[in-house]
Formats: sequence, C-alpha cells, structure tokens
Amino acid sequence: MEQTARVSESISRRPGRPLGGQLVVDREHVLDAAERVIRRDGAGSSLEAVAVEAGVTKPIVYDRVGGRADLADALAERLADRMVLATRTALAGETLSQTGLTRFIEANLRTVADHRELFLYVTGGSTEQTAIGRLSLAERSTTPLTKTLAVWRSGIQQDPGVAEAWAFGIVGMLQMVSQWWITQEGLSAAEVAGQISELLWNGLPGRT
Amino acid sequence: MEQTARVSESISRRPGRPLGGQLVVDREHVLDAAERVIRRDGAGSSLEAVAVEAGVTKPIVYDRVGGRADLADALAERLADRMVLATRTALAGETLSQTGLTRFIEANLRTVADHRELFLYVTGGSTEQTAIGRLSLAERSTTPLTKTLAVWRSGIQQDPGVAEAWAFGIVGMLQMVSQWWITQEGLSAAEVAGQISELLWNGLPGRT
DNA sequence: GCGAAAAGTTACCAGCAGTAAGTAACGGGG
DNA sequence: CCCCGTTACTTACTGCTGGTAACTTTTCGC
Repeated sequence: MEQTARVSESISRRPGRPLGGQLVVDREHVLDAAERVIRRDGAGSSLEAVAVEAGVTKPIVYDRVGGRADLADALAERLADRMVLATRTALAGETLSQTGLTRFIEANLRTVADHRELFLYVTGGSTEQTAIGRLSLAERSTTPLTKTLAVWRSGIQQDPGVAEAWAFGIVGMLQMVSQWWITQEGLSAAEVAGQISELLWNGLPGRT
Repeated sequence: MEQTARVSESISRRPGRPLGGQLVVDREHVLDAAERVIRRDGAGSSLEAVAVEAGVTKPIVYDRVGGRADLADALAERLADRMVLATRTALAGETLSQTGLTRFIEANLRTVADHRELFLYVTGGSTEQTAIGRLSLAERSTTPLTKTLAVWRSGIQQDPGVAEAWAFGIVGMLQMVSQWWITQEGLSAAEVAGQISELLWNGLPGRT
C-alpha cells in the first residue's frame, strides 16, 4: 500500500496554493514522467505509476492531461513529432527519390526502436474509440507525408487526390513492419528499409 | 457449421456433472458468444458479458479459451480465416494481376466492414504483449500472402527473400487503411481499393 | 485580518481480469 | 444398493485500474 514516493523534495507535495500562484507540476512535466515510467516499466504502466513518477497524485494527472485516452493521445503527438523530425530531411524538397524514401523508412524504424515501449503504449490503445484513436498517431505522422505526396504528385503531373489514402497506407505499413521488426532478431533496419522501399518505389511487379 | 444452440433453458446452468459426461458448452460455443456480444455491444465488451451471453460463468470461459489475450487471439484467428477465405479467389493462381490485387484489397476492406467491432476488438489489443499479439492477426493473414508472393516472385525471376517483409507491410497497410476508411463517410470500398492497388502495383512514382 | 479562490490530497466507487473454494450430479467399485 | 472419487459448474472473492467526489491547506485581494 505504501507507495515509496521517491520524489525530489523540491516539489511541493502538500496541498495549498504555492508561492507565486504558479503551477509546480505542469502538463509537460507529467508527460515527461509518463515517458520515463513507460520506458522503465513497459507499455502496461498505470496512471497511478505515472502520477507517482511525476511526484503528484492521480487527480493532478487528470487535471493536466485528462484521462488515459488523452494521455495516449498526447504521447502519440510527441512520438509523431519526433518521427516527423527524424524523417524530415529525407522528405525535404519537391522531388522524391528512392534513396530518400529508404532513408525515410530507416529513420522511421530507428525512431520506433528508440522508443519501443512508448510505441507499444501508443499503438496499443486499450479499447473502443481508443483503438480508433490509434489513428491519432497515424494522422499526425500522416499529415506532412500527405502534403509531400500531394505536392510531388502534382509536380510529376499525376493525380494528387490519392495522397491521403496513400499516406495512411504507408504509415500503416511502416507501423506494422516496425512492430514485426522489433520482435525479430538479426535483421538490420537498413535491410528492412531497403526491402520496403523497393516495394513502395517499384511496386509489386518491380521495374523491368 | 452454425451451432444454432442458442442460449436457452435447455442448457444446464447448475453445477453438477451433465448427462453423458459431455461438455454442454464447448470452446466454439464460447467463441460464438464472444462474437455475438462484441458485435452487439462493441469492442469494449468484458469477459463477464461474454460468459453471460454464452450462458455460463466466467471460470468456464477461462477453462475453454483462456484469458482475455487468448480470447483475442482466438477471435483474431477466426477473423483472419474469414479474411483469407474472402480474398482467396483474388490471390489464386501463380500469376498476380493488378485487377486481382484490387479485388484482394476490396475483399479485405469489405470483410473488415462486415466485422467492424470484431476488427476493433482484435486489433485494439489492451497492452503489453497483447499489443505485440496484434501480430497474431497479421501473421495469420500474412502467411498465405507470403507464400503467394514468394511463389510469384520466383516465377518472374525476382528475389523471393523480400516476401515476408512485404507481406507484413501490405497487411499493415490494409489494416490502417481499413481503420481509416471505416471512419470516413462517402468513400466507397472500390474507390479506396483502386487507389491502394495503384500504389502497390505501380509504386510511388507510377508507371511512365 | 479574513474570506474566497486556488492547488492538492485523501478516500472512495465501479468495473474488470483472474482465481480459490465450495457444491451438485454422475458413475464405478464394494 | 450405497458410497466416494471425479467431473462440471457456480459462488464469492482478490487485486488492480481508471475515474471522481469531497475535504484540506495555502495564498492573495481587499
């Protein structure tokens, strides 16, 4: 029952309005704590554990970030941001090349590997609309990709109307491949990235 | 093979060994009940509800199918079987055509739409290894696809070593597109299938 | 100083996965 | 024929988690 509240003493853990009327533990602080606890204890971490790690109690978590679904959503946003950041250079410019695509995929895989548990936490939405909420990670990583695809398709005189469906498809492909890949042993990111890039660039029949 | 044995008064719901020493409610019966309750009450259905629908109590569910993860796994197997069945004709034969691919994708989408809540239940694995267990649905639908791809790639003198990664990628793409599609309004399955087929067959740059 | 508002905590509830222990019916051996 | 072990099932619980109501403590405006 007794939670060893290992918390830095600097944080006021007593009730009462703090000096200056400023929040001691803000939203970002809670999200940081959530990331730490998920990285340490796995994707099955509870909100209680997050609260303890943040040095506060549960209702604070609810006040700062909302319920479990909101937490997953906020973390999805963070992960998506990192994903976009890591893959940005590969998608830069108006033109798209196969090597650029390969770099994009490899960066994607590496980001997932770097945030294994967080990735599982975010993609493993508990139930109901949370499962649909998995789309939130997808949607965020999809947005810039959709834009890139639409611009590029226009540039090469092809219908840009397919961009959104394609973006979701590509993101889904990468999510599943990531999930499969992180359970495999002895398969390098570069290798897998090359294979998937080959498929996405040349299509199933390949270039003849 | 429909077990029309609806939950009726005929089922012994009392303790005690039934006549003939035979199980009154077998594994398939419980799984049928699970499907019904999920279809009716959504992907957030509890094991208790499944037990009630099956006309038994919770420990029976645990005896017949195991815990929640096992239930999701068994249902994933069923869904994957139906998916494979529905897409079989499209993948038949040694050759693969773009129209065949389109039919494959469209059948996939329609199967998901026909089992919306079940799909969400299965893909929305709760946490931890269950999330990895989402691979179980993927793996099952992937297996025949992997085989098809490997055979076909060999037939057209291309490296079949990419088959597994490709299969996972394609299945992931279809899962995400399905999830995205079932939340969209006014977008036909045929339309989406055509767009994704276009991508998978011709590749991102398209055929020139 | 003093009340109102802010910031947090304690203590709870409901629901779920999972399990231990108890109970009723059957059937074989004396 | 009766008893007892086995089988099949239920009742009743535990432990945990998400979520919330209600209370407590501190600060600040007047």
